[in-house]
Amino acid sequence: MKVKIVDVAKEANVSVATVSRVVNNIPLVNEETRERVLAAIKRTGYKPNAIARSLKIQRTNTIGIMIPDITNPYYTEIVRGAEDVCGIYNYNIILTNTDFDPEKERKALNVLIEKQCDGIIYVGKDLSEEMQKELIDAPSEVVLGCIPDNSGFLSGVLINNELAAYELAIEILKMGHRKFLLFFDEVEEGYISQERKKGFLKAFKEQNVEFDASRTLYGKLGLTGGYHMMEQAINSGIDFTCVFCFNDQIALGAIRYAEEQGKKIPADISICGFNNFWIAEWTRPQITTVAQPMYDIGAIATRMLIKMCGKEEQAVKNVFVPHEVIIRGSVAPIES
Amino acid sequence: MKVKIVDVAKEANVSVATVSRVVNNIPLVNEETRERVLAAIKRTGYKPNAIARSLKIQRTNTIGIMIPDITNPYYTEIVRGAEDVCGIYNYNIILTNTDFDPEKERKALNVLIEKQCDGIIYVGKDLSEEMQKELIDAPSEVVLGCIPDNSGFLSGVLINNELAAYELAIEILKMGHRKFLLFFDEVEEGYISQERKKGFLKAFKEQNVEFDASRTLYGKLGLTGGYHMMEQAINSGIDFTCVFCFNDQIALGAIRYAEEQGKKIPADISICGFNNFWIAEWTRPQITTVAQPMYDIGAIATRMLIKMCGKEEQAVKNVFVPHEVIIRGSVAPIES
DNA sequence: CTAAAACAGAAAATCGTTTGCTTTAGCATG
DNA sequence: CATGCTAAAGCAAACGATTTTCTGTTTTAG
Repeated sequence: MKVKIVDVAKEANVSVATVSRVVNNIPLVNEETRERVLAAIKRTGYKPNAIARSLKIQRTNTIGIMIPDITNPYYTEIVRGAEDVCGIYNYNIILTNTDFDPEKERKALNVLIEKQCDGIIYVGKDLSEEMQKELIDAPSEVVLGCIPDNSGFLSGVLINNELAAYELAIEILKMGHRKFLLFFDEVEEGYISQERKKGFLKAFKEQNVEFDASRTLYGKLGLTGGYHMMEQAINSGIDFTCVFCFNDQIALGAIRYAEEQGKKIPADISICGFNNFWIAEWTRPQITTVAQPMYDIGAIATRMLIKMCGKEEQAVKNVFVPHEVIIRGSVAPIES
Repeated sequence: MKVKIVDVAKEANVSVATVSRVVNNIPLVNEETRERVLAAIKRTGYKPNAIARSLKIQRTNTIGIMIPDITNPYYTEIVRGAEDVCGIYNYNIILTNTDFDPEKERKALNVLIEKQCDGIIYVGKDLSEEMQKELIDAPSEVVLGCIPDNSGFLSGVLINNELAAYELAIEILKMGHRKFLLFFDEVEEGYISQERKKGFLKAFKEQNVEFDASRTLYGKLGLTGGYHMMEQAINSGIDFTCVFCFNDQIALGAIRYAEEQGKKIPADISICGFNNFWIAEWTRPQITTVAQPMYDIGAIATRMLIKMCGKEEQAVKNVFVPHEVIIRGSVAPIES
């Protein structure tokens, strides 16, 4: 049988209250008694039951993370950041994968609420209206990762995607490129896609670069997606010297197909990724990209969340973390 | 205020017992009453408190995963496999990163036990005696990932590392290579390292290949580790035509350094990895490696665990899952 | 030397469920 | 008519902690 607090109390000849005080380091207990209790705990091998404790104190020291897919290195980093901060404050993480599936999201949120998570981190590329409503109504504190709150009721931690895309484009334009393609996420209307596109278009407009809808290709995220988009691009016969990809995996897939077709990267085609997934500097060519501090996003979101779970009311707000444009070998200036 | 079961009971004019029965789909309740209760639940927005429920029924439907580092794609896959199976059986996952640190491991295990996880999956490259003892004594069910149980009290899901290494070596030997180097994990005495080394040595011995201790280099896992080990190897002036790396990241780092020194891979040096991390087929050259079904290891371990949490006593045992040697461009036959 | 303060520890209520045991009521049976 | 049976629903005792309140014992001050 599992040993519980009364067993320890009997063993030490004190009441359960006293044992509880010792366990929770509350003063008001005689040193000699404390010793006796500690000895009894050691002897019996008592481990407090966190479930019972949580029921009583109405706190679980658990935060739930809703993330599209832990398998995506981009999201993995966020989780690691969150977990590390949790470790510091004695919290734990319940992980759920949502695969961008609204049904899975609803279910996951429900479970996290029922399991009484003190806080919830929602990570995604977008936030549907229904989900937003559910998150606002949730009894737990909520922080969004990678997307902003626009309701005034939640908080978000993210980079400025529009600015990041703009700055990347400007760098590339400086190199003389004028004919661009965008390899984007299937989910066109997603928040992140929209922002990035705005940034690219702003830069194009400023530099009088022609760009129309036919120059954006949509496909699956991931290497295969990038591979196929490049296939489509080359086969379509459209003229381009540089491609902006939604992420580094797509860029890598695109590079692969282009090279298979005998194109030289970056001599014939320049390619940019996004996110600075760690592999980006170990490929050949290395990938030009925009670094997002994923680890920090997870860490900061968690820190905010834990603070919100504490006493004081915390102001809700969007926190923008810095990005960084990283020029590497996958782009080259246009010879003129 | 959060709505609880008594509120629903009042709203529906029934006892809490009846509400509980409706919520848990227990028959014995009149259809008309059930309707009324369901309506009351909807009206009040009642969500059962899983913590209270767990305390009462002594089950949390939660399993804990202890994993070295979620950031390592190898381990990530395991978690995803576990999470997917959990979804099917209405379980959730508490994730902990242990970084191969015994202290973190102890702490994590303790928390998982205190939070009353029904089961625990321990993933690592090795199992210290103390940890083994703690796991055996744990009140939760335990399954090991990637390492076997040798106590008879636990279960494990893993590949046969010795055989895998042996088969890989045999393939390479067939190509005429005779001068090998091993790039291994710093933690020499780890179970997995030992097994793999046994496999390689067995193959070498069978084919009368000379091999001594000086031909194994130890370094950090990861790309940088591989990079430095290759640096060391080349600078040492030792003669070799093929390197077996402990994992694909090391192989990738090694390739990078070799190429920077003007070596052609695989023409000058053949390099093998291990694990078939997904990037392995997207690099140039693609990496010869041994595929471990990481996702399946997580999924199978979880399935076993959940079964063990059920009624019947489950036999403990080690389950060996199939591996696959994958020959790719990073190795080439020796010209003779 | 006594009253009051300070302190240790015990008792008991509570957190939100589940569930074994009753109760109730309607109906059939001997 | 008393009894038994069954279905439906309620009562109340857990589950294992925390914490408020209360009690009894020492100090301490006047």
